Order: sequence, then C-alpha cells, then structure tokens
Amino acid sequence: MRMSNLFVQTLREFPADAEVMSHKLLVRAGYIRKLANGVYNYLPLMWRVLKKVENIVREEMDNAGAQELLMPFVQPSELWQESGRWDVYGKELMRLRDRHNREMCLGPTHEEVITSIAREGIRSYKQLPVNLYQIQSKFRDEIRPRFGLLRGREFIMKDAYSFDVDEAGLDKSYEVMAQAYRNIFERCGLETKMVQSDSGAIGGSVSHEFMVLVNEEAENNAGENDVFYCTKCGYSANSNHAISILNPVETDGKFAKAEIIDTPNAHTIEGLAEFLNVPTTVICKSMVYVVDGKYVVALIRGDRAVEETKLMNVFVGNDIRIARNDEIQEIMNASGLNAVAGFIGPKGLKGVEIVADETVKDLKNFVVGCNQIDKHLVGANWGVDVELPTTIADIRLVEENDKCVDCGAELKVTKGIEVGNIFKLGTKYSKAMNATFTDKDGKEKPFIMGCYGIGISRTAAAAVERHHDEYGIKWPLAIAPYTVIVVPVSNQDETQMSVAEDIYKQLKAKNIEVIIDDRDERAGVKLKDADLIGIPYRITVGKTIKDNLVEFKTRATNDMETISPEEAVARILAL
RNA sequence: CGGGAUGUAGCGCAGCUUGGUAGCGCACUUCGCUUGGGACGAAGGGGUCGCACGUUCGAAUCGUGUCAUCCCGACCA
Repeated sequence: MRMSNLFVQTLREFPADAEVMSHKLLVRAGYIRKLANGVYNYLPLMWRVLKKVENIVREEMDNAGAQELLMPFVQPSELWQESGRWDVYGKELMRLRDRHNREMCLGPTHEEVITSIAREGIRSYKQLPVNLYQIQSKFRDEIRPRFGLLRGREFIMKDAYSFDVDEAGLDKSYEVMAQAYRNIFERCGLETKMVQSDSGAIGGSVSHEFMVLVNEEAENNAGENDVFYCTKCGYSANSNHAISILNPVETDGKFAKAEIIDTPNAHTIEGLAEFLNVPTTVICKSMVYVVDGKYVVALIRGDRAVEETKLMNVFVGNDIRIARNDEIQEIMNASGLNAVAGFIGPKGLKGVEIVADETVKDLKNFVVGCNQIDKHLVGANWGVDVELPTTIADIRLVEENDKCVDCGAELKVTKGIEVGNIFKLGTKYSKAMNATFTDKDGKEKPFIMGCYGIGISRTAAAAVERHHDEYGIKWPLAIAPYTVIVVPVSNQDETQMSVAEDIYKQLKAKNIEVIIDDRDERAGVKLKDADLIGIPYRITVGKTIKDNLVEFKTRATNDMETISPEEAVARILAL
C-alpha cells in the first residue's frame, strides 16, 4: 500500500471527547471515527486489525472443532417471548417494529436464535456434540457507552454455542473453549487471566471471564472490572463473584446491656463508630435495596460493603439498586415506623425481605439501627433483642488482604478489561424453548448448552491499552494492520526513493503487508505518523544510503539499528 | 434515570461577563522555498455559532425550552 493512497487522516491533537488511551489513539491515528454515541466507523486501518483478530479467532475456533455460521442481526420478538427474556432483558435490548407492526429487536446476543436452529436441526444424540459460532456486529443500547471501542453500543463479537447430551459433555466442551481462548489471546499478543465470574441468576452454573489486566499503568482507567487474585495459588475471580476468608476482628461490642441510646446525626457507620467509640466491626449495617421492584434489606458488618450482584442472586433477580429515600419512607409508613437511611434496622420492618450476610451472625452486644431517627440499639444480641434473619448468605464484597479460600494466602485486586467469557448455560434455553433431542435410551432430553463470547473490537482496543507509548500505538505483530512501513526521508533524493521503492517491491512480492510512505512530506511528519499508527517495523531510507545503510526500527521496543537494505528485507522475511 | 460539564469550520480552541461586519492554530487548495522527528513565506476556500421560540432596531453573546456529546454511579463482550 502506498501511503499517498491509504485512506487515513491522522490528527495533530487528541480528540477532546476521548478519555482512555485506546480511544484517543485510535481516533487520532485515523483508525476509527464516531458516527453516533457508542457507534463507530471502522476505517480501513481498523478494519484490517479487526479482520486479523477475527481470523485468529476463526482459526482457533475451527481447530477446536467449532463451525462458523451467520445468524440474522434482526430477530423476531417471538423467540424472546419463548425464552422469557423479552420482558426481562430491559432497555439494553434495542426494540423496533416493522411495517406490519411486528416487534423485532437488534441482536444483543443469539441464544434464542441458535436454540431455534438446534431445535430444528438436531434430532438425535448421534448429532452431538456440536459447537456453532458466528462473528457479527451486536447491538446493546448500553446505559452509558464510553471509552470508544471498549464499550460501544454496536460492537463486533464472536459468539459460540455448544450443545451436548449431558453435563460431562458440557464440561468437555467448556474446557476445549477455555483452551481455545487462551490460544486466541496469546496469539493476539494479550496476556489474560481467566477468572471466575458471576453467572447471573442461573443456579449452579459456572462461568469464567478472560481479563486483560491493566492496573500496572497508573494513568489507565480503562479496566472496568475489579479482579481479585491470590498471591500464592491460582485463584482469581471477578469482584462480583469473589469469595474470601476474613481476617479476625473484634466482633463483641462489650455493651453491658441492650438499650436504645441517642446517636444524633450518626447516619454513617464511621460517624456512629466515632460517636460510640467502638470499632466499625461491632456494628450491624442495614442497607435497603430494590431487587426487581421488591424491597430488600441487607445486613452486613459495619466495616464491609455489600456486593450487589451477590445480593441480587439470592433472589434470582435481574435488577438491583439502592432504594431511594422516598422508597425507604414507604417502607417506614407500611411498618408504622419512622426512620431515614442511617438509622434503619431489621426489627419491625414489614413488607421487606431481610438478608443477613455471614459477617453479622457472630456479632455480640452489637450496635444496630432501631428505626428511630437519631437513635441506635446497642448491646444487641441475636435471638434476644433482634431476630436473626432466616436468610443468611454471602453478600459481601471481597477486599484486598482478605484471605484466599483455597490456600489462605492474601488476595490482591487489580483492574481488568473483560475481553471474553465462557459460560455453562445448562438447559436454561433448551428447556424454555423446548429444544430437545432423542437420547440413546429413546427419551427426549433438552440440550445441555454452553455459550462463549469474545469481544473482537474490544480485544483490539484492549491491545492498544496494553501496547502504546507517548508517541502512539505499538501493535502486536499478529494483529497489526501492516507489518512494516518503508520511509524514504526525502522524496527529492532519487537514491533514497529508488532504494525505498526497491525494498517495498521486494517485500510486496513476498506477500508481506507493507506500506511505503511516498508522500511528499517532510521527514518529521512521516516518522511521527509511522509511530502514531504503530506499524511494528519501520525501515527508514535516509542519507546513510550512500553507505548502503538504512535504519531498522522495532516499534515494540523503539530499538533502532543501522543495517543494510538487504538485511532489513531479510529480517522482515524471517518474521 | 440521578449528579456534573460542554456544544462556534474536518480537529483543537478563543470570542459570550458589558448584544453591533465570526476569529485563532492545525488540516485543506495554489505558488515559492524546504526535506532525519509534526518547517517557513505569500495568496486562498470552508462556519444556518447544536436546534426552536422569545427579548431587542440588532443575538454566537441575554431568557426559556429542546436535542446532542463528555465525565461520575446502576449494564456487559
């Protein structure tokens, strides 16, 4: 490709509306252009990168025995009614109507469609197992798209779905996918961690996420997930799923007797602890949530935080949020009480579900809200002053320095970008949509399913997050838009031009993906652009050509060597 | 949806307080000059100042409304 023909516009400055480096660099280097909020044009350079990622994914998926197909981007609502998700998926599902007023949606994921395909096409256990995948644009009307390609509303995704006769088969399919994923990300030049994650409201399911860890770079805030990992054994998990062993703390409040005392303005745990001169660990905190429209009060030890996903899963819910003040008022009115956030307690509440975290059950002589403004109950004990809720669960957010449940070592936290996930679905969709096959024993059974996603466009953006410097992108070779760029320093110098052309033609003849920067620009412009765009190798033909020497630059390390044109060509061919 | 901010040329911004011919840098076009890290000179082209309504002789500037975008929280590949 000749740079003079390449459709690319690099910008002198970073775009004002970009926050993270991958977004800034991809726009500035002319890879992407925003069309609407969370919707991007993939310009020629970007499209080359995406195709590279796609092809790596394809090869590894095919090697793993999966078969590629392509499902429609627009889906009928009927399938979603069958699975039950039409009513629960929420506003992320982009719904629309056709001219006959039929309800449709833009595909955010394809479990329903693939299940309908399996239902029609798979009759016998002899056809199993099978794994089908596609690479396609998805649309999710995200609440808050941001970070460029890292969280778009439209994005490119590889989604695969496995069908097995039994759980053992699913376990096998799952492990095959896990290995394929390790291969894929490694080939893309991305170090990933496979972490345990929340599997939503489906009981007994297993899922893992592949995280690109980004905490090492202080400037970087692109990682949207907290990943807890053990410093000793291999345990690692998303914060929404992580569990831990607590360090011992004081849990006896040492209050001689149970009494309600004045605690003016002590509506925070810290304020209360300070006022009473007790550690936060002897306070029982009461948090009011709304789960799928129902009121839930969560009790947790004062020093710890509620992990909302865990709490939601106690109720097999789809949606959770902190209750608003007016909703708390409603609870109080219904219970004949009068309190505001900060003074809430479990006693006397009506019309709410109460869940206690495991951290509260061992509290003694503790402090707890008593549903009276500016008052708390101190010296409380379960079963004496307050009933211990019947629902006790782990709804606690793990914190750094908690102990690993597997080996007891310390847990650490880091930020991660989720680039892929694998998920044991079981029979959720096959049962709901009556997708069955005839097993060996002649009985009709629902498929045992798994699903496996990779964010193609997010993976490319994550690669930029991990591989860049102050001058621009440093693409891993496997997903770079081009392998090498040949830069004649001065177009006026005939020797430089002819040597550069010669190198270019030699490489091109060997099917190397090569660019020659034949633009009549000053050297500075060409060199800056080459760094910004991030081509892995650069061969610069300058004045030293009179001694038969060119400069060979490796973008990953910014190492520069002076070698002969022949050797430069040989090095590229040897890659 | 809640909290904060911003909309002026392709990109980055000034002008707005105190209403009066719409500006700067980059990019773009032409010519000259220059060619190892985003040169220089000259001459150009390009904007319904997000949109609507209002106030006014007159609105980028003041008011109301609306839309869009960005940041912080609930979504997920």
